[in-house]
Amino acid sequence: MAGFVSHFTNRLDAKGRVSIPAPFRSVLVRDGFEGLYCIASPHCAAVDAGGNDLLAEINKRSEAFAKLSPDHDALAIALFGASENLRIDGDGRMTISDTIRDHTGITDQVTFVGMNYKFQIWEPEKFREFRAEAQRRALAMLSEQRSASSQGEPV
Amino acid sequence: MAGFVSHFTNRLDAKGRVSIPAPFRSVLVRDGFEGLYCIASPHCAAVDAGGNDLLAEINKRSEAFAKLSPDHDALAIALFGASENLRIDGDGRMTISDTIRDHTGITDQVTFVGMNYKFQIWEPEKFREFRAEAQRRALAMLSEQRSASSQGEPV
DNA sequence: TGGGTTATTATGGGATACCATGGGATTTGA
DNA sequence: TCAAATCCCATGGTATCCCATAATAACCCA
Repeated sequence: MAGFVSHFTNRLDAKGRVSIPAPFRSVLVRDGFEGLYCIASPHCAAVDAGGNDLLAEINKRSEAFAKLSPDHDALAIALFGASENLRIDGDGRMTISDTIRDHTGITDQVTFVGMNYKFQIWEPEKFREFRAEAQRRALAMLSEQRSASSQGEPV
Repeated sequence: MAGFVSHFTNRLDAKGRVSIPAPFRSVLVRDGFEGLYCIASPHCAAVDAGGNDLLAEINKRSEAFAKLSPDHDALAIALFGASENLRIDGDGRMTISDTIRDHTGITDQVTFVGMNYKFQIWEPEKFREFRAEAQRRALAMLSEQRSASSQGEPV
């Protein structure tokens, strides 16, 4: 199934609302999740967002440990305590909560980045930096692969 | 289905009451439990709270030991002796008992932390400290999971 | 192909409902 | 009988609903 692809930047209004890109909305409708499941990424200044697919992924992670154990508690606090179940209004908008603001540095604009089974929410400038860095790393990895394969097996 | 998610901090009033976050209340309604089941966490300065889902987990724990055995009795006392069945008033508030005060150090504010099948009740400052530690542990646990699984998915 | 028409989308703002909180009044229980 | 718990109502702030509008994209028919 086609998931979240491409990226969009929309403006926040005076009430802290922002339109979720229409293509993303139709994916969410197909997914069937009521609202929008959001979780602060532990790796970067972005928020992961999605529906049942994302939630299933998170549940899978936490189910690896027995409930009521210290390990499970720690993981549950890091995962579910950092999550939010946002609502989408009749016009396809979400409200950026203070939690998301703090974690992303969003002020007046939001960049939505499709990542197939989920999408990410970024402060536009931070996303540009992150993408530049990611591309730099990807290039380095590729050239490393190429030099390794030149003296050995094909990739 | 999404359970208790996100975290909220509310004020205690002069009578020792505090509003249970509305999203948590609607989860409790779905769960069908009358009131709020509370039990002091053995791992940390927090109180576990929830409905039938939490109660089921605790029962599962104690049933792992044969009934009438000394182990079972000890566990039953530890689990059920330390628990309370609080009631929720018409406005969705609970009263913080002295037992909970002693165990958590709560004075004038309460942080509610969603953990899917249950939520925890914390003194706000203690929660911040614990969460920082929990995030470190969770990151380590998650990266271990990912390297263990044959093909890691992108996060 | 092209020009006009209709849908869709992002954004703005007013009105309303909900929620956290405070406090008085009433009941319960020791 | 007194204190504590419970019920009930009031209120300010916030989030949600609903409708309007401009810009863009899709469509249709000649």
